[in-house]
Amino acid sequence: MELIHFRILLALKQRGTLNAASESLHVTQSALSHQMKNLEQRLGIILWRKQGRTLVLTQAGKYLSDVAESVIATVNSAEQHLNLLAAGKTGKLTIGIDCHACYEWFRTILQPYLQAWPDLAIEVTSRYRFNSFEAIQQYKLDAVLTSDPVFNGVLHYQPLFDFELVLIVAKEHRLAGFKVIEPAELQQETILTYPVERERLDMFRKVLQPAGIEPLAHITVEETDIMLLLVASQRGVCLLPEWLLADKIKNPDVISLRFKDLPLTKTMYLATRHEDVQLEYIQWLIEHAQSRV
Amino acid sequence: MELIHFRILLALKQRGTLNAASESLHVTQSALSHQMKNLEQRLGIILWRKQGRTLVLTQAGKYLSDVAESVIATVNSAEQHLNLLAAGKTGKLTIGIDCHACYEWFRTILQPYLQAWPDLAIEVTSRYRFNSFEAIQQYKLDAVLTSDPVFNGVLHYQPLFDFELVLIVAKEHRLAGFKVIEPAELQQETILTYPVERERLDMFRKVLQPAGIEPLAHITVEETDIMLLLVASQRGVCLLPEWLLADKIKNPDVISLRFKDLPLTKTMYLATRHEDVQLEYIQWLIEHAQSRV
DNA sequence: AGTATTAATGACTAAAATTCATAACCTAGG
DNA sequence: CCTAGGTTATGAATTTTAGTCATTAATACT
Repeated sequence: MELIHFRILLALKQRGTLNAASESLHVTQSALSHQMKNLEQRLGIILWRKQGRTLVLTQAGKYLSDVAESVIATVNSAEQHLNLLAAGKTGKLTIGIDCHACYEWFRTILQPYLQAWPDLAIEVTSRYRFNSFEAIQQYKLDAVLTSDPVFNGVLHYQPLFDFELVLIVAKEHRLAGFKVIEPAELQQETILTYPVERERLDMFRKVLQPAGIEPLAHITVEETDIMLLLVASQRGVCLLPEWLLADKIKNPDVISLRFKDLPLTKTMYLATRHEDVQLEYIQWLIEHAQSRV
Repeated sequence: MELIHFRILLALKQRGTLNAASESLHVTQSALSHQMKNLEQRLGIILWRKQGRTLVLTQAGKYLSDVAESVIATVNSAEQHLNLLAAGKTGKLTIGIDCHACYEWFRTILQPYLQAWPDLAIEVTSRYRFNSFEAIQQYKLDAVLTSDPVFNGVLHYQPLFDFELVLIVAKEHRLAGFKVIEPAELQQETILTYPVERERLDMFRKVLQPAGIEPLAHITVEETDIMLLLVASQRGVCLLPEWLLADKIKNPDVISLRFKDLPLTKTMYLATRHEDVQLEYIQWLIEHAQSRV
């Protein structure tokens, strides 16, 4: 059984005669007759009978017509959907979030994004955090928000915006008065970070380790809100993007500091497959990310 | 888009590699590759990508695979159903009832019939009562219970059983004592019949009109139970199959009479298309009808 | 009765799918 | 590091399939 048979049965149902059906399908009536005859022989069952000069569907024919209607509808809708996919009008965007801070930023843009692309199925996941590179190639992810790019040509990294990492301390903290500080000051501090290996934490990678400093203690915290709360109550200090603090004005009990001669400037990237860069809903993300910060 | 593409995507999903899929489909791997390439070009969208030595479905490919799964499942189940239909193991039997009495008889056999053929969709209708002949030819009906056959070779008429029409009167009726009666006696009676034209009523066609008699009154009644009730309370007399009375022993207040020299013997037929006579569920009906009466 | 319309059929042709042979590439294992 | 074995892609040749054309047969309609 092939789609052509379903198409014929459907056209016959809609148009009444095989002649009319052949017109719909842009072939001769003869072709339809041959095709169905062939199917009947293979199935060993009669689908219609010539009654006078019109066709009457048998029970089996009626049944198959009904199946045809649903199958062809499914196929047509799939074809339509593929056209939209090809045109980038719709799709599914599974976006991976590589770091906690990225997630914080993405939250600020998610609402307008959902509104702008009502037909786009958006899925956000941190599942592939440490192998998002492979996940994109295997189409398990479509995009990744990251500030630690791996430029090797396999993926497209689109810079979204630059930001600075700042040290967050409580207002009453002993360092709060300083304009700039030295990494060495952190030796007596408890460091708060997200629960990630040290090699992936800028606090260790770029601040403490280069200065050869081991802090007093290292405590991991899942949630940014809680981290800020702990900082405010003098339980430790942490390194966060400055814009994150701007958003969290509900926390007036902390301030930010910069390190002397240590520019902690990073760039947020959106990583995608090269083929997807031009998709409209990817471009939207890029443009709005750039204009927003 | 054709079923072959769905079949390929499904086989690929199930077997993992195109080589394995080609084995499932009993063609070469080359054929699958060509087919899908062709589809991709026509759709203008890529469905998979070669990653290392294995294939990775793109978003569109994943989507189409899912569609494939459901479409192929539908088609397979349709094919299976058609096989059962061809073998007469299942089907839909729309049975037309030509006369009220036929309906009464059919009710007695319906219950065991439903039990014997749990997968057969049985529909009973009186919609085509006066053109069941055409309805069968147009596959709107599959069988008709009738005691007024039209033997012209177009339909197959299977005799089920013979029965006699008897006059039903109240026990206290003035005719109740008679062994046999003359049609002329009915001149003073009210005649009860189903609401059908006189030409189709045996009471008029075979009893009254041949004797040239017009009864006192003619009242039509829809329901057999009510008709018997009216007879019992002396509101009239009626002509019914004798077996119908046997079933209605709840009505002990009526008795049956026969006409002198007027054998009102009829035969109940099951009319079908010639091609359907051998269907198992039709044969069941025939056999059980014959053994039952 | 004659004409127009319907579907079926058989021979022929055009188109499409499949195979074969091979290239290009990748992975795993000595 | 290179080879053996496995993957998909590709181009040309071949086979298969589908479609057309011309015609028949049956049947409505006028």
